[in-house]
Amino acid sequence: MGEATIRDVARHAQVSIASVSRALNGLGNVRAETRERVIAAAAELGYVPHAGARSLSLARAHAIGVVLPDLHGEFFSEFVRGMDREASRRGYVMLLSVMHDDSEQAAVALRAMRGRVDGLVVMAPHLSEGMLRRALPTALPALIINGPRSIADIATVRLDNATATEAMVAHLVATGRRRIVHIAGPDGNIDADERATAFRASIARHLPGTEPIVLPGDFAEEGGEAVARAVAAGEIACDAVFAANDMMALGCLQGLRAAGIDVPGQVAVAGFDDIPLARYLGVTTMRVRIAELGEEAIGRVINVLEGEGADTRAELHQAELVVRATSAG
Amino acid sequence: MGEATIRDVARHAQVSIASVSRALNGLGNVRAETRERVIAAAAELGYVPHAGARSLSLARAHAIGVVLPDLHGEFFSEFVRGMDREASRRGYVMLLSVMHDDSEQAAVALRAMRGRVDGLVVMAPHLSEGMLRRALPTALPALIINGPRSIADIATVRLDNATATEAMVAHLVATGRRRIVHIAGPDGNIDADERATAFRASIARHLPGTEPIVLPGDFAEEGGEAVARAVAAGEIACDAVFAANDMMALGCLQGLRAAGIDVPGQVAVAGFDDIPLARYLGVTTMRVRIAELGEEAIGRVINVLEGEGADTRAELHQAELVVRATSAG
DNA sequence: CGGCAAACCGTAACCGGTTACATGACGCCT
DNA sequence: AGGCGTCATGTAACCGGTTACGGTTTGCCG
Repeated sequence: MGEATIRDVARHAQVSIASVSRALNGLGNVRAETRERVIAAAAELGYVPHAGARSLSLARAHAIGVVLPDLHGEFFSEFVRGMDREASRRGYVMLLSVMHDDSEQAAVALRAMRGRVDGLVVMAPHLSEGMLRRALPTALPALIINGPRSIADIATVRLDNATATEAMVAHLVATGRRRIVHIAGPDGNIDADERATAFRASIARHLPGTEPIVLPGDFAEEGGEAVARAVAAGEIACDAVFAANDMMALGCLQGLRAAGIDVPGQVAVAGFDDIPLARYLGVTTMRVRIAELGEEAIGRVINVLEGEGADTRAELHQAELVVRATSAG
Repeated sequence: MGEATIRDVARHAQVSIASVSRALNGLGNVRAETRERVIAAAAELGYVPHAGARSLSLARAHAIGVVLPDLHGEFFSEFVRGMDREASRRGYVMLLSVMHDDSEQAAVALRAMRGRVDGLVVMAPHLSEGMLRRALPTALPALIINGPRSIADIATVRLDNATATEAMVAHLVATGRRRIVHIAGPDGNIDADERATAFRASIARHLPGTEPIVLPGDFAEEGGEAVARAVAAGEIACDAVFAANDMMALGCLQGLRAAGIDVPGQVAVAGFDDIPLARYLGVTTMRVRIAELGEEAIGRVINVLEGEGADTRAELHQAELVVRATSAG
């Protein structure tokens, strides 16, 4: 019952399997008449080459393994979409594995990919460098997204959190805000840490003498709402809230408005990521072109696969300031 | 430079490749001492079996192919998460392909999976039955999510849109709403169509004599906002809006409140899906346990793979009414 | 100590492709 | 007509595993 194999096609077209392979792969040295007979036979049998066998003999799977952490909805889907787009455009297939922040799972997931993929894209905002090095198979080109910045010999793409944070603080200060609060992301998350650090530096630069206020958060709406409650209760005096991501900014915005606080009149709100809802609700934010980031990651891996040149660049992906209603005026 | 193969391990442990295979796979007939030597050698060389070769000789790839349409963020990520969870729990890996509603792409994506996967999960809210049958490889067990309801011989999971819609209309009527507007999803989308049809039927049942009002939408916020504008402008008289998904409900809610219309005082708003933001913003909706749906899909495919029994069940996934602030009182 | 069964292990075939090399057919030239 | 080059085609080895089968060792028994 199994699908037709190359041998079936050969028998059906009365030629050898070598000729079938040559004909179907467009190798020149096949008589036109033979090629047609082979193609006809293949069509009739509904023959589709067995990718597993193919990859074994070619030592090329035409597949890229992707390991992602538990990402937020919008971010996850956009990223995967971007990767898939680039992969399928270039004739590759995508093996996806989601790890649930347990670092052991990363190793298992990567192990399972040996012999199935030609390269790897790993997003690891919480994995240590040692973990990563141990888990990554040495023979496969890999690209790390938002990994530890200490890695210098592996291709990476990271967000330029410092520049982005600086841009946002500059914007808030330029529009008259003087007491800016930052809601940080979860501890240990690289983006969160970089944004918090950059926030302190930017405040020191733009508002010297001001003590930077950084509150804990967790990248979820609840974190933003908690801050909104504190502000409404008068526990925190501020005229702007800059959350480390949009979800928290949305939560905060919602909370502030529910408490009758005017945004942006009394307090400005800004986020990070530019998820569709931020656009829709008019939240000022730093736009990260997530799909593009995914495309680029996959593209670079395929490039080293096909161009042979090793890639150890550490690219910084720039975010873009998007000013909307929550920080206008 | 390539990774160590079974032959390297065999040489290193001074045994034959057959013994290495037996030792590492836990086949009984290996002397304890030999097994240890093999395991030590494998560990020392960092040997990981080549999954491609393994799947070729076993005729088992331990991989499931997944083809999804362009889904909304929350839905997409939850669904993939659920599938991945079940797959990795059972030792499978997931090959993901996103098709951008062009039906030709579905065929290409499925073709590319031949010889890489043991089974398929296809989500096809817009593919015709003929398309599907032509594109699906006959030799692989497949499960279709939200496909055409006419398919009877292939395993399917579909949302019970009729029951869910009925529950929502019943709730709105029970809380005193009499002029209920439905915002439909995109034409040709199976869920959208089923919900619209069920809406008309439910209105006829609960409010006989009332003409059901169904407005066009596209599953995006903008659609909901457009309806809100129409309501605000007095073009539509209603006391409840039931959108075919949460994104439109959110857009509508936002638009109504921006126009100064009291929700739920003057107009109730309800959606469908229960995305996290609906929960957060307090929108009444039908909860679809998306991750569970993904788990179940993958699980059923693996079941037929391991249990041999064909699966042609057409399962209906029940949604659950979640009453929140936008329809309270 | 010889014989026999059981346990262990190695050889080789196989999974489904690709491709180096050998073979055979053909045309062309001298 | 004989020799040679060219082109089409077939044969067989290989990719990295698994496993049927047969040979060798081991242990136990009489």
